[in-house]
Amino acid sequence: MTTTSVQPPTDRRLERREAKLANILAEAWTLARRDGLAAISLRDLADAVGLRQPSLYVYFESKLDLYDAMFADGYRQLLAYINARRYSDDPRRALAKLVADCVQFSSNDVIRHQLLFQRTIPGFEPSAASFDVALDFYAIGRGMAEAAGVRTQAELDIFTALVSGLAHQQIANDPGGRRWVRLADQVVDMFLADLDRRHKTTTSTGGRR
Amino acid sequence: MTTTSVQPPTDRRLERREAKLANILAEAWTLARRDGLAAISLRDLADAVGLRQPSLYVYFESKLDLYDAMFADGYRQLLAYINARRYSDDPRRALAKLVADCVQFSSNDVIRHQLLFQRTIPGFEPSAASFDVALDFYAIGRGMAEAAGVRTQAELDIFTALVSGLAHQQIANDPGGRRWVRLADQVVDMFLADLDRRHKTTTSTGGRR
DNA sequence: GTCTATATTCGGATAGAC
DNA sequence: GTCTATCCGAATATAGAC
Repeated sequence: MTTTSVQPPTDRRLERREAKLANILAEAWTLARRDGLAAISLRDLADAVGLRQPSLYVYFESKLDLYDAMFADGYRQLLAYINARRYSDDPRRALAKLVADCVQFSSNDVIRHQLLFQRTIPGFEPSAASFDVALDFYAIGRGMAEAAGVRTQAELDIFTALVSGLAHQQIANDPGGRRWVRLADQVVDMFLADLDRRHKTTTSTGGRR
Repeated sequence: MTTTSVQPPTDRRLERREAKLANILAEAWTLARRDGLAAISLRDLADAVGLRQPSLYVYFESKLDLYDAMFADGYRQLLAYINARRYSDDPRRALAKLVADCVQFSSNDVIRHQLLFQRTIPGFEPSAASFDVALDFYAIGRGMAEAAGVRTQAELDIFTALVSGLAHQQIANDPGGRRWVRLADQVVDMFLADLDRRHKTTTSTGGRR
C-alpha cells in the first residue's frame, strides 16, 4: 500500500488538467496560424508546451481529436466574443451589430475561421459534443434574425449567406482588415428593406414556414 | 550521331504531352474528391495514370506545382462553364443568371470550390500565370455587374460577398444540391433594388470611384 | 502523467540507367 | 520520358518503464 492513494477526480486535479489542456489548445492555435491548420505537427505542439510528443496522447487520443477540441474551443471563443457585447433594444440595429461582429471575429483569425466555417481538414468532422457548442451560436443568430423580422427558412438562408459572404470576402481579400466589416450595416439594411417589401406585398398570404 | 535527333517542340509531341497532362489533372481531381484536397499523394496519382511516382516529376516539379496546375484548370473549367451559357440582353437578368450559375458551379464540386475560392493548402499560392486565368473570370463578373448598374468599389464588394456567401452556404449545408442556387434570383433582385434606392437619393453626388 | 524507445507507414524528392 | 532504386525526413501512434 503506497501513500499516494487513488484520488477522486473531482479536485484540483481536474482543475490542473483543464488548465494544461487550455494551454495546449492555445499553443495549437499559434502553431496553426504559423504553419497552416492542416500542417500542425504533434511534435511541434509538444515542444511548444514543454512535453514529449507521446505525452500529448494523455490529452487527445488522436490528431483529429485535437482538431475537435479546437473546433469546440473556437466556437466558445465566438460565444464569449458575442456575449461580451451589448446589443441595441432595436432588433434591427442589434442584428446589424451582430453581423459586423461576426465578420470582425472571422477577420481577427483566418485560421480559426477556416476550422469553424470551412470543411478543410480531410477526415475531420466535429463530434456531437463539439457541434452542440456550434449550435448554441447558431441559435443566437437565428433568434436575433427572427426578432428583426425573419420568418421563413428561405429568408434565414439568405441571411446566413450574407453573413458568411461578408466574412469570406473579408478573409480572402483583406485578412485582418475591415473592408467588408464596414459594409455589414449597409448589407443588413438592404436585407431588412427587402424583407419589408416582401412582407408588405404578400401579407399573410405566402407565409410558408 | 544517332537517328533520333532532337525534335523541335512544336509538333504533335507537345500535343501528346498536353493530352497526358490533362489526363493527370483529371485523375488528380478524382483523387482529391476521394481523399480530400490536401491528402492527395503523388504515389496514388501515379498509380491512377499508369506511371511510376518519380515520372510525375516530368510534368510537375513539385506537389505545389500540381496544385497550381489544378488551380488554373479549375478556373478554365469555370470560364468554359460560363461561356457555354447564353445570357439575357437585359443586364439585370443576365447578372442574376450569372450568380445562379456560379453558385451551381461551386455546388457541383466542393473540392474544386475549395481550391479556387478558399486558401486551404498550407504553402500554396497560385503562380502569376495561373492567377491570370482567375482574373479573366473576375473581369467577366465585374463587367456584368457594372452593366447592371454597379458603380463603386463598395457596391462591387457587396456583390462579390453575395455570390461567395450563396456559394459557401450551398456547399457547407447542401453540397450537390440547389437550396441556395434557387435563392440567387431573389438575392440579386434585392441587391439591384438597393442600388436603385441609393442611386436615386444620391444622384451624381457621392459617386466616388 | 510523463518519459524513452520504437514501430510503422508514408510522404516528397533525387540519381542515374535505359 | 519512363524506369528502378533509394534517400531522407516526417508523421502519427504504441509499448512499457518510472
